[in-house]
Amino acid sequence: MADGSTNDMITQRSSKLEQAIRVDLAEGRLAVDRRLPPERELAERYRTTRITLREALSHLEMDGLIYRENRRGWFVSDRRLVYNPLWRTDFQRMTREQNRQASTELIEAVSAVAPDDICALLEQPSGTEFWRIRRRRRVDDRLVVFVEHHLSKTVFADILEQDLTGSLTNLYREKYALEYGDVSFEINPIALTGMPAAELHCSNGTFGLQIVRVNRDQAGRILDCDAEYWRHDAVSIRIDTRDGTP
Amino acid sequence: MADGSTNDMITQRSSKLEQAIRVDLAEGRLAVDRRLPPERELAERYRTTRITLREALSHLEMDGLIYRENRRGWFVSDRRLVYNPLWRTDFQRMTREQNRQASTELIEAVSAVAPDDICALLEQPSGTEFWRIRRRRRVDDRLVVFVEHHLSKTVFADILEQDLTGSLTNLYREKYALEYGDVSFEINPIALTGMPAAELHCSNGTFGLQIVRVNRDQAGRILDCDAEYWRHDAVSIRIDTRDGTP
DNA sequence: TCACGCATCTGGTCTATACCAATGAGGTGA
DNA sequence: TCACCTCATTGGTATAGACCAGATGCGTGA
Repeated sequence: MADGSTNDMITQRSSKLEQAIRVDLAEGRLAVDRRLPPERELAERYRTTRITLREALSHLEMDGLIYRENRRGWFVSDRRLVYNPLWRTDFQRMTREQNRQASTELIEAVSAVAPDDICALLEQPSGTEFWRIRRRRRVDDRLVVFVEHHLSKTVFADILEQDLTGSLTNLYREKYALEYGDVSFEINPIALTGMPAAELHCSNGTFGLQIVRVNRDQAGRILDCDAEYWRHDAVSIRIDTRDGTP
Repeated sequence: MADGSTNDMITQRSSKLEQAIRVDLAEGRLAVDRRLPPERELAERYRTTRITLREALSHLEMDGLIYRENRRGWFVSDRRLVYNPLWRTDFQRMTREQNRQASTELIEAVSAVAPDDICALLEQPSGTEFWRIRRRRRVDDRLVVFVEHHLSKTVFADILEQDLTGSLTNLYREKYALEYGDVSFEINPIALTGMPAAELHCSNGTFGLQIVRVNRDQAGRILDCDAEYWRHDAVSIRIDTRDGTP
C-alpha cells in the first residue's frame, strides 16, 4: 500500500522460479537460437525438480512468452501476427506487410462427407459431400495455424487441379470470378487436440484459438467455410470498423 | 485407418485419468451442485496422486469443461456466452436474450493518470488524466469478466454522479446525447494476472481473453476505451458482417 | 544412394509426500 | 448485533525419483 502499490502486490503472486526464468528470458540468457535447454538441465540450473520447473514453464507458455513442440522442446515465442478475420487478403501478403515470412503446406485435398455442424453452417443437409482441404501455415518457419476448408463440389468442380498451397482468395477471384461478400465468424479459446494439435506439433491439450468462418460471395451465396486453429501465442486479432471490409 | 479413422487415433492422446474424469463429468457423477469434490478426495477416488490429478484437471480447464476459483475449488463450466464486440447493446440485454442472468459490480470510479499505452489508444499525450472505472460482471452468478474503462474527464465531467453499475452505453445516450460510431478492438489470448485475476477470483496465470476496445461517437471523436478480461471458457466471440453495427 | 533400424535424447505421465497460504465457517467477546 | 479472531479446509507450491513414448540422428546394409 505504501509504495509497492496494491496493484504490484497483487501481481506478485507467481513463484520465484517463474520470475527468475522471466528475467533470464528477457535478458537472453536462457535460449540458444530461440530454443531452451532441456527440462532436466533447466531444473538443475534453477536447483529445482522437473515437476516444479514444468509448472513454471506452463505459466510462461500461457502467458505467450514460450511455446513447446510436442516431445521436441521449448522455444521462445516471437511477436504475435496481427490478424483481421474480416479481411480476406491472402496470408502471404498479410505477413509480408508485417515484415514476416509465411509458407503454406497442403496436407490433403479430398472429397469427404462433412460433419453435421459444418453442413449446418454451410446450410446443406447432413451428409453432404464437400471438398475438404487441410493445410497448415508457418510464419517465420514456425507452425502457427492449421486450417480446414470445406468447399462446394459443384461451384469449385475442378479446384483439386489448382495449386492449393497459395491463396484460395486469389483462386476464387482469378479462376472462378468470385468475389467475397459477407462473412461471419466465431472465435473460441479452446484446447488443441486431435489433428490440429498433431499437425501443429503441439502437445495434446495445448491452448489455442479456433476461428470458424463462413464466407459468402457478393450475391450472398455461401462459398465455403474454414476452421482455423491457431497457436494462441502467435496471433492477435484486430478489427476496426473504419477499415471497411474489402 | 480401417474403422477407427486416423482422426480418432490421433485424438486419443490424453491420459486415461483425464478420460475417466471426462466421462464422469459428462454423466454428472462428479459435481454436486456444479462443484467438484476437493482434490485430495478426487485423487483418492481415482487412485492417483494430487499432482497427477491436477495435471488432468488443468487439461479439462483448458478445454473449458471446468474452471477453478483461487483456493476455493473446482467447478463445472456452463455454456459460453455469445458475445459480439461490435454490438454495443448493454450487457443486461445481451445476456437476457440468451436466457441468462447478469449482474455488474462497481469496483472503483476515480480520476487517474492512464498508462502510456492507454493514452496512446485514446490519442492523448502520456500522463493525461481520465476517469477510470473498474467493474466486474457475473453471468448466472459466476464472475466472468473484469472491465476497466477510461473516459474523457471533460466530455463526461459529472459521470461519477451517475449509477455506474448499469450500462454505460445507455448513460452516454441518455445523459450525454452521444451515440456510438466506429469501433476498433483487439483480442488477445493471455494469462490473467494482477487485478483482473484477483477480481475474477482466479489463480494467477489462469488463461483468459483480453479485449481492448476504442469507441468513437458518430462524428469519429474518441469516446472511451475499455479493456475487458474474460474467463476464457465463459465466452464465444461471434461477428457477422450482415448484422451491421448498430 | 537410400531405406531401415536402433540408440539416444527429450518431453509426457506417474507415485509419494510435505509444507505454505488463502478462504471461509464458526465461535468469542464487546 | 456485529466485528474480530481462530482454525479447519482447500488449493498452491515444492522435493525426489521412476518409467513411458515420440522424435531424431546415426550407422548399417541392401
